[in-house]
Amino acid sequence: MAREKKIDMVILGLLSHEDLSGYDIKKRIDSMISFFWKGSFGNIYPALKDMEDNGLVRKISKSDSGREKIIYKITDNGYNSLKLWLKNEQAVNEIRYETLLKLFFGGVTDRSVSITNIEQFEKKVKEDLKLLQGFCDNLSNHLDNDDHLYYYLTATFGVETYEAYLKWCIKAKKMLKRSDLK
Amino acid sequence: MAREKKIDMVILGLLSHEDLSGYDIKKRIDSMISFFWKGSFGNIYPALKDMEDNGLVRKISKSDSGREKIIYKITDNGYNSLKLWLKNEQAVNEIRYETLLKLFFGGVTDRSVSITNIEQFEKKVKEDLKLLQGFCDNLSNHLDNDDHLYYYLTATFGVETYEAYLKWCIKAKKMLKRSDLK
DNA sequence: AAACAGATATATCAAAGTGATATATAGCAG
DNA sequence: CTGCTATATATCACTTTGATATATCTGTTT
Repeated sequence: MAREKKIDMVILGLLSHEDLSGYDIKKRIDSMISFFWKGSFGNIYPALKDMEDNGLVRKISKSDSGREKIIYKITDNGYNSLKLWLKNEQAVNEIRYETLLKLFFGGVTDRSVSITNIEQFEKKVKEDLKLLQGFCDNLSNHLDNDDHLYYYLTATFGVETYEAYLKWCIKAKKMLKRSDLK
Repeated sequence: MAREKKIDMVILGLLSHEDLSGYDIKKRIDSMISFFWKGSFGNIYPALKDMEDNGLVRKISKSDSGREKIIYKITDNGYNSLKLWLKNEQAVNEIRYETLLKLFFGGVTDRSVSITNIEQFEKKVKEDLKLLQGFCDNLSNHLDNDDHLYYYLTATFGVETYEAYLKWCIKAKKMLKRSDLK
């Protein structure tokens, strides 16, 4: 995870659409991109400070109410930095599936344990698929808007891979239940 | 990433099959499970030390040659710890796809940039799919062996999701090239 | 109007994982 | 005998995670 601080690009990307506070950024990440990227207060707030020091974002004091709230705006430098990252063709894509890890070592215990783990995975995937399906349905009527198009493309990625997961779950459970492989 | 040290379970899982050194463990991870889980010397070696202190593994001095090499063996405690983790139904499954992140923010530049990024992704997926397909072909003749069965199941997961990725790539590129959505 | 719950908001920290680098030896090819 | 690659362990700075601390604002109940 070391070397390139990706959270910076997430923040700049979100700020390229609208001015936001750290808390707002966390909410956007959770609701829109969490199925393929995560963020936490622990890296968002420090990143905002660093980027302010480096001139990629700037504070716009918005203390309308007495309530503490720091809104950030992207600068031209920040915008250039974002575009540079987008044009760089290298990209790190990785999955980290504990369910597969458990399955890989499934020989250590009974097959029933692996089957239960797959069923648990299947349940979660079905729930998430329903959510993503909902996003797609809503977005598909507004694809003339470019932002909606890009959102839609990432959501369909989720839908298609989750559907593939469910097909695999059925096959995998079937194989584990076959007595001739016991 | 804090809280539950998953690398411990990876190591115990591998040691449940055979005695290994830290270096061996790294090689096994890279060649067999790297498409859904990673490991590095930076966490393998410290984990082995910690687990030795906690009695989950033990050193078996194997200085056959003058060459320094520390081979570890799993203990009964380690075995129990592994089985406990397998039976725990909670599992963290997450993807982290920089390509999707770039696509999500694609509106910031030209569509050609997003298309290039998808093509780059597609190329990598095709290469990896070929490797996984090879594993599956080799393993499918030995499914009577339980260890091969579990290996096969994880490999087919990879094959099926990668195939879904490729289908999505074609669709996504097509949508980005449609002039009426421009 | 007091009490409470829950959402908003920033900040910080220990722990886990990454990727690079340092160091040294073994084996093999030219 | 020189250089290259693989083996082998170790360490470090940096990024991310997940939890916790602290405080305020808002709406609801009593």
